[in-house]
Amino acid sequence: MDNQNFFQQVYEVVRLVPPGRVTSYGAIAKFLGAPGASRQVGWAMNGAGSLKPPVPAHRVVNRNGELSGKHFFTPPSLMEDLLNQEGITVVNDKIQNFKTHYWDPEVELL
DNA sequence: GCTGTGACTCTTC
DNA sequence: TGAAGAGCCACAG
Repeated sequence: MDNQNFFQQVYEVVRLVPPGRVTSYGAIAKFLGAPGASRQVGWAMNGAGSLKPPVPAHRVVNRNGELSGKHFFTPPSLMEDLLNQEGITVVNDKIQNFKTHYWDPEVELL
């Protein structure tokens, strides 16, 4: 699975996230074999919007279900808007019932 | 080859 | 219980 770079793997996993579901940076990092590279996952999203296939970075949130990266969207409210369109309720930049919408790659993909 | 950076996570006070 | 600090890994310059 290390045929591609860590970033590319992150994009792959994020694209596999089904609509109406969200995952966390740590979950992706751990799934890729780097449980401590959670920050890298978020940083990888920096170029997510520049990729050929759009990466649903709005489906990636922190461990608390907060839209920590929403400020990086254009406009920042886009992340919250996209999640709402998928049926996810976001209040105060936080996902409601995050546990219910949580999508674990190790569980769903594995 | 080394240093800096980063949309996080965990442990401790 | 709540908040703060340090640690971690991987990419870019």
